[in-house]
Amino acid sequence: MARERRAIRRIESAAARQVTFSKRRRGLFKKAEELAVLCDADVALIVFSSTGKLSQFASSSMNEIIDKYTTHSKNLGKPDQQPSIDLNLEHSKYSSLNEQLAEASLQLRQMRGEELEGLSVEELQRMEKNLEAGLQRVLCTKDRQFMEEISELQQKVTND
Amino acid sequence: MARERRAIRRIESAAARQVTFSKRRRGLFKKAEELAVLCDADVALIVFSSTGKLSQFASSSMNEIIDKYTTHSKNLGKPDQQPSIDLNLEHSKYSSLNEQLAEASLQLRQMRGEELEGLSVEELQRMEKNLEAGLQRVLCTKDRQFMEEISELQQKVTND
DNA sequence: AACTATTTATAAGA
DNA sequence: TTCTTATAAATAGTT
Repeated sequence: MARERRAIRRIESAAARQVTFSKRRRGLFKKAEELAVLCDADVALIVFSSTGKLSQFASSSMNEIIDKYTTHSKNLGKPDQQPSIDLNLEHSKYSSLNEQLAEASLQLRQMRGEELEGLSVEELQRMEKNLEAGLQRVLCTKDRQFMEEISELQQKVTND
Repeated sequence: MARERRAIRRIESAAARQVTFSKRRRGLFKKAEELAVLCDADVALIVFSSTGKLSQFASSSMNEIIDKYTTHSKNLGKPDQQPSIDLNLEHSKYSSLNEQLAEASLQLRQMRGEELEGLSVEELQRMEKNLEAGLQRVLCTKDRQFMEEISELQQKVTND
């Protein structure tokens, strides 16, 4: 779009990447808002920079849109991805790892009691057993550790 | 941006609105993907058309980004949130993904009561609380689910 | 941050 | 929805 065409792949220079990020993020947010206003659409945009900084836009309330999204996806199983975009997304290289990570984090959230809606009674029972077993082991370890720390302290006192 | 400049306000004609929506949505998704790739950013975009149709784009996984977003926002309000695995895909390098996966699976194993040796009493106590909270939620969900299944069965019996 | 030559997006029309 | 094309807007490289 400018002096020269730029290939769409990761910009190696951190400085250049940061500059482009600023410029394009601005443009993207502007376009998101315009789409929402012009077409009466509900739009949510979340961007984490490579340094972890969050920027967001929501035409209504972010939480509302996320809620609506989650219910929607649940109903349709896997929501349809934007096909034209998925084609040349190079993250397919990482998709397997991404899936594993997503699976792991889902399991973690479920162990914390979140996102349990879809599970059957049997699965929930299994989780219950796992959690109880884990809890027992954590308790044992904690007690042992606690005793150790106590005895270390006592030794110190004795040595003084 | 074309034959004529168009004011950014809601397009009254439903037909024209739909046409503009198609065109601009396409452009927006393209830009979102480009930002993600060029700048190594983690981008999530959710769009509901005025007729309620969902389109989405996520540079990694939508659930992960939403998760990250919620934690991020929660951190501003609630200080003591579960140290939920940092699913930072911003440095989306293979090795970084591997590390995150390793971290996630370590947390999972620890919640199951394995590999607790290195943890302090404080960390163990935190885990204990998390496990108990998770267990409570699983129990509640299980009971609810169980009641539902029972009542479904009863209905079937009644209908026979 | 500002400038500007180019590329890209898109409004209107078909 | 897709294509065409004139024009507006975004932006890459430079200062």
